[in-house]
Amino acid sequence: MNSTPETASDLSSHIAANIRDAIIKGVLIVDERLPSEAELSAQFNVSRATVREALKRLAAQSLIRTQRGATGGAFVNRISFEAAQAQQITTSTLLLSMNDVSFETACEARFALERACAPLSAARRQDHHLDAMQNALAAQSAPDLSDAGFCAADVAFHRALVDGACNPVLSYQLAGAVEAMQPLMNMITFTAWSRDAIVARHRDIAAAIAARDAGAAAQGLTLLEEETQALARTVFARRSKQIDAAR
Amino acid sequence: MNSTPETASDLSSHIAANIRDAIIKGVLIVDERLPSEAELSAQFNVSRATVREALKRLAAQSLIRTQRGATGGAFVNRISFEAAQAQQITTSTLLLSMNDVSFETACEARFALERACAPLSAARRQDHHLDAMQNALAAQSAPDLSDAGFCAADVAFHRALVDGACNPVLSYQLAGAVEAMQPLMNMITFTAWSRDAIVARHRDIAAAIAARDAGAAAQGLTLLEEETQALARTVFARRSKQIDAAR
DNA sequence: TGCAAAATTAATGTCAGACAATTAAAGTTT
DNA sequence: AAACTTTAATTGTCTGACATTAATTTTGCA
Repeated sequence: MNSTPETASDLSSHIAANIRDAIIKGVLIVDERLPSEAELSAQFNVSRATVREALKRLAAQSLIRTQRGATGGAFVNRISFEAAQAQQITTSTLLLSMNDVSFETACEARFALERACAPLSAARRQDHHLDAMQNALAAQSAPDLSDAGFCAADVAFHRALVDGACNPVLSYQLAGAVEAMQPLMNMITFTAWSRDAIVARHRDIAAAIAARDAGAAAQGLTLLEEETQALARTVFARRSKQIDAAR
Repeated sequence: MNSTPETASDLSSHIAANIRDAIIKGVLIVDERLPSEAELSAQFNVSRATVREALKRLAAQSLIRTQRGATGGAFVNRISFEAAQAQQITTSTLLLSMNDVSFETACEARFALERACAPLSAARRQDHHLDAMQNALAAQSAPDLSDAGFCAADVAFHRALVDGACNPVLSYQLAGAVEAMQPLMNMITFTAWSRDAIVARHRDIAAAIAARDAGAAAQGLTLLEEETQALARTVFARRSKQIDAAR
């Protein structure tokens, strides 16, 4: 039930945990104003500086917002999907880059999750989702596109696919998986040939979603995963061979 | 590329964003020590209190840890899967409870994601995953079990299923979806009959995973989803009828 | 010399008080 | 009634001090 262990002996951690629990348990409801910093410092019997450090911790998690002025103060924030997504992307990205997660593992997770969206997306996608996919496809086919640009368009394509499921919870959960892959994808140098192969798969997937064919969409994703994994293997193998040769 | 917009005019937000970007871009690497608070306050030309508020923001996101003493300071943290999961669960739970996400939407997302894990789990599960599932099943079958206890065992079962995929990225991503459902599930009063139905489905799923039968596992999850959705509909319908009657 | 105790030092954690900046509301003037 | 001014409440920032912690250095003594 506890959000975070937070066994730290800091006063500011303790106070932050205290307020956080009140928010989670619903003692403090959305848009409710917290006591002023002066009142909190009296309640917890600490200085205002300590209270402020606690409040900054909560603000960093988007749990509260603060406003200056006569009627200002700290208010319980309604966490938006957008803010939650942004946080999740930051955390996921760092998690992958700091923990030596293999390309293979991350890629597998991402495609497994995307396949879960495919049937829903095929059933519910709207025209603007198809448009977003086509735009991403067009961007990926542009000549003289940088690898980073190619990856960015790739992310846009897959996010449109996920959003097509019209389930905000799903979009939120997938955002981290899709976006966090980008830095790993950026490590790959895409040849013109491999780009064409990826775009061809994307075209198939987009067509399947447009045709509301869930099976074909899932199969397209499976093929794309296989090709992506194979591409990554060759790129990494060539790279390690070069390193060996340089010795 | 930006982690969070962070357009706030606070100095402490600005400084936190500055350091966060340095961590994300790899300018500051894991376990590297940041300059002391005094040095940072000189670099950014602000007071030590302001620097401290910025550091607390980063600490709240597990981006740094601090140590007291002569060789102490703030160090870039290696974000662990565990810490990231804990954060994600907090955020997901609040997101669902604060944004009137329907039971239906959350449930759909959760089962879609779990079905994505089923084939991998069937292929890779180890004995201890099966044991964990059996333990959860036994717990759910216990007489005189509270609804909360039933839900807790439910979460344990599904987490074991997900962990069976042996993909830490997948486990991390799913943790939020599975755990955040618990408060919503807790709103349901389970009859003895509905508990039996759920346990029966779980038994089927566990057997399918044990037999490495991916298709059966996925089908079991689909059936479980349908029954859960139907159960929720009847519970909520009865409840709103009672409210009408009370007028 | 060797080692334990004590002092030093450098860092974070906390406090107190002050002032600046901002904002809404109350009061005043035209 | 409208426009302006004042007031009050609150967060944002600064300064300086002291407490606490923990590694390092020095000292004292066997």
